[in-house]
Amino acid sequence: MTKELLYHIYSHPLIGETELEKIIQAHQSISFKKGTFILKEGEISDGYLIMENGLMRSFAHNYNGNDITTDFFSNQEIVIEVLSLFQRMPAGENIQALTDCECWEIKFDAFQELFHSIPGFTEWGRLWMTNRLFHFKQRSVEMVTISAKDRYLQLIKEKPQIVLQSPLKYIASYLGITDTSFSRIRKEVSQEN
Amino acid sequence: MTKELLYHIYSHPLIGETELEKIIQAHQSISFKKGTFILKEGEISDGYLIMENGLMRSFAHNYNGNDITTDFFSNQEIVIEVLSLFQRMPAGENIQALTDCECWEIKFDAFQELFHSIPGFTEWGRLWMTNRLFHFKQRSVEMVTISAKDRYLQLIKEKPQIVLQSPLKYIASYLGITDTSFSRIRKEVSQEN
DNA sequence: TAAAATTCTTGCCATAAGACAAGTTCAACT
DNA sequence: AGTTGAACTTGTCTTATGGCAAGAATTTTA
Repeated sequence: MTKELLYHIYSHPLIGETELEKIIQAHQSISFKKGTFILKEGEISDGYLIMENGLMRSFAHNYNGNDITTDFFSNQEIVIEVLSLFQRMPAGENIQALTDCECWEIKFDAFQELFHSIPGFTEWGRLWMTNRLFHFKQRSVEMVTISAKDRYLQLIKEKPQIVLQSPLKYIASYLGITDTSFSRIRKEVSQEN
Repeated sequence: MTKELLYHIYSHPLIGETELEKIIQAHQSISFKKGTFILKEGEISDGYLIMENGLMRSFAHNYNGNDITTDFFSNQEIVIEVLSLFQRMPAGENIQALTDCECWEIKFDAFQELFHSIPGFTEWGRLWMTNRLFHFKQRSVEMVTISAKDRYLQLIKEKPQIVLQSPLKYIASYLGITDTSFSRIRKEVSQEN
């Protein structure tokens, strides 16, 4: 496994070549077996991952103890629990590998040092945060303005890997519906084609 | 109007006294009449506000043109369209004053200079982003796991100013329901007390 | 202060999604 | 390979919320 993906992830107009090398060298290859927990509720996150290959999900528990998938992480995405990592507080969520995964890992201390010493990396970080913020803001609107069926169709279009690799019940809770309703929606969709 | 609020907003263990002064001096007092648009869809945001007194809302348009309130900004909160400000792109949302408002404004260029020259301010910014990210992530989950009525009760508890100062239809769309349903929920809630 | 416009409420009926329970299929583990 | 348990589907009924339209209340404007 080469570090090619990392060059892609961290490419940014304000990050020069030497700096980019420095950032990339702070990453180590690491892999996880299907089912492994990368982070458990209550632990303090100590770094983040970049997914080379595989699928993970994050999930929390709602007031009656049901587990709710809050996000999926697939190829080329950053696997992170922002609040726990940056505020050094116990995680409110779990992160779990849904398939065998190959990743690149960077530890908090190394990240922190680079973040504060490379201005372009600070910008890169803020850019990433900005995009995530937008994503979740949009999601919070769409969860009520779009029907569950349309959210499912949108997921199929935007992240087909998830629909192919994840157990359905996790997708259901990610879409904000029960697995029963999801099963009916899937039936309906399949009959339309 | 003194700058006391600003000392509170920007207080952070890694921001020293001199630096704090520098940050605060970059802010100017500004006020808006009820109804004013602070930002319109398509414009590029050029700074952000800190609300001393008043209420604003941000809103977008969904696929059939209805306006959807995505957020409220009340006292001591930061009024900002993150994506437009930091990515220098046309805003996807509008921001509008719902009451007369007194604010502090800081322009993008001044912010940017401080953000990159004061490490504690960089941390402060990341901290703020982290909190916002958490807020929207949580909101996206709650929009489907909690009933509209409970979301309303939660809003009353957490941000009573909004319920007191905003037209009901804006609250309805913020809660993700029609004004018709909201009216019924309000009736129900009032009859319980 | 009257008229107009907007906001809010209410009634009636439609629909999406949930709750619960019984099957069925699939995967994991001796 | 057979057993156990988990994941998924289906049926029936209930419930929360939406759509539309009419009316009441409030705010804005002339």
